[in-house]
Amino acid sequence: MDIQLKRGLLDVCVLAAIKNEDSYGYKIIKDMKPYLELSESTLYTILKRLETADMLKVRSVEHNGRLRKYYHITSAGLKRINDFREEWKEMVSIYQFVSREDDSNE
Amino acid sequence: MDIQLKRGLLDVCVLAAIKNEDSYGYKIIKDMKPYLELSESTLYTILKRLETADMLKVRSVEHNGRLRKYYHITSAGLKRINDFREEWKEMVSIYQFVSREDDSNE
DNA sequence: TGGAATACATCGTAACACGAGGTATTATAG
DNA sequence: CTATAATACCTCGTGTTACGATGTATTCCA
Repeated sequence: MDIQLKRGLLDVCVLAAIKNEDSYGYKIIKDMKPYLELSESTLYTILKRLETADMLKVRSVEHNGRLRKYYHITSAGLKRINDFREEWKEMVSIYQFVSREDDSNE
Repeated sequence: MDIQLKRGLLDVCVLAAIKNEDSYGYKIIKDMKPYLELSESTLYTILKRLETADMLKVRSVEHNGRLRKYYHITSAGLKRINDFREEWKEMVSIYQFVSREDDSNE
């Protein structure tokens, strides 16, 4: 997918990946893969950004002797998802504008 | 609309604005306004980028004693629009992923 | 014994949208 | 008559961002 198009989807997709169940970096990448591929460096940048924006909270859990960071969505994160769903309506109208056929003879 | 989301749409929208009829900067902005607002500085950056990518051609026409630049879409530009329509399908599936309800009890 | 897979993180770079500013003409409102 | 909006083009600097490259460390399997 075009990188510019991805930009607008990544944050919301990451939030969606933890919406129903707390998750951690590596698992988020795997869960998102069928929909949107992203590198680890990108994901950790996004997770930090979303944490700063209070859209998720982090909790470190010991797993096999190492710390694993679980991410939990906040109300601001859920709001972000809902805002995206509103913006989706605008995107549909843009899609129709882009897809419209020649109307010079109408 | 979220700026990151706009990024993926701007180029294609500008191409769509000249698809059926050659147009010029000021008119493109007005035509796009109901769908996507953009500033002049953004548009001229985009037009230059699309020209470099051979997605449009420029033609200067004298109008009221001044030159007005008309932009004409090329086959590469039309291909870009079609590529977007393919990507739209991926976006719909991402939208569904983001919008899915809790499925932990299914 | 070596290389995937798991799991985290940082840094530098290039692409990009946009505000601020610039130039110049024509039309309109006070 | 004059100021201001509208038309029409353009450049520069800045902040945001995705990503490749790179690093660290463990577990598991061939």
